[in-house]
Amino acid sequence: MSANKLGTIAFKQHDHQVCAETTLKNAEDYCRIHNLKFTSTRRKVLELLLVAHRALGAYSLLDLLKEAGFRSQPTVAYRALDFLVKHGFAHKIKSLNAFIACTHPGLNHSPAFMICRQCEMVAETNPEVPGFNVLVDERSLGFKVEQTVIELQGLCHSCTEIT
Amino acid sequence: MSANKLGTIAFKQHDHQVCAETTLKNAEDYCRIHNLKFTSTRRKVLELLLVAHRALGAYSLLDLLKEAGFRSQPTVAYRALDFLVKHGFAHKIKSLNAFIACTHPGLNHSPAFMICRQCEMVAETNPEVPGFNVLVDERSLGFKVEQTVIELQGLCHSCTEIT
DNA sequence: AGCCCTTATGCTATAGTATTGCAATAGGAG
DNA sequence: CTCCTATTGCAATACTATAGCATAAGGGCT
Repeated sequence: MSANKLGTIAFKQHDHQVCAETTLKNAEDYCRIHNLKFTSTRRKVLELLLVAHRALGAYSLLDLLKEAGFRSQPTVAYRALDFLVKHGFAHKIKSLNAFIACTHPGLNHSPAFMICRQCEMVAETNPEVPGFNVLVDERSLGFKVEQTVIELQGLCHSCTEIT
Repeated sequence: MSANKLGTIAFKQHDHQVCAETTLKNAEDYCRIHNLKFTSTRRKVLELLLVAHRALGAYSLLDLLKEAGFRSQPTVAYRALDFLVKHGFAHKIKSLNAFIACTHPGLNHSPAFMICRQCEMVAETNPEVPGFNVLVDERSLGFKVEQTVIELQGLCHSCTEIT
């Protein structure tokens, strides 16, 4: 349970089960406050993403849903994922065509992801993590940025040590 | 043919045909020097991307190939695209599942793309374009970056003016 | 309660994107 | 001219995602 000396907060070891429960509770609260329906499918999908603690393809998710007794048509997963992504509980990783639970939901953010090619871990940077910064000057760029997709591929700290 | 006052180099108006021919010539030279086979399919795919001057899906490309008398199985397009991407003549835009000719091939670069949601223009930033910078400190991030996917979505200068 | 409206779900089909495997072929190196 | 490697031909299939329409569930209103 101790943190890696040089690891980011996102790569720290921790109890996924506790982490999942807390995040689910927060999501519930958020939905109650904002009048969103946190239905059982949506809850289950978020739970599966949280417990998996890595990026899952829609169809892997679908298999897990099936095992858990839910229907297994693609729309089931995609609709739930749309909801979760739209409201910031999850993100889509375009490089992987996969989805991951948001590690700090509720905050406004344009996330960046670090994707380890070896262990497949995906970590979301957050504003408190130093070492990463994107500077955009829209005026000199001549482009008004509305959304960003930033995905860094490489090796996480643990996998770098092993190699 | 004049540049927008605030536009990036990539959004400048220019003659696509000339631009395409020059780039094709350069690609030919590059392949000759590096002992790569710039076969007719590969050449045609690059040409199509250059002339289109925007991101094309693999299957759109396939239609164009067909029109040009090439076979139209997916593998034809994907193999050529793999080659072009591998050697830096084209890039894949993950946000769009589409491919675009590289606007400054040959240079080592981790490109970033600006994607206009209105006119669908895709511009590749290059080191000479000010206003965009990604700062990564691998040590404090605890992550060794090997590749980056950076795609900015929004409105290009022209489309901003119209709105 | 009963009604209306909006959102979510069930269900089927289909669209869109990409890869695998193996046989045949071509072009350069020796 | 033979060997080797990279490319192509071809067929099948895997993987990812959406469309369209009918039904149902839940919240607000009278």
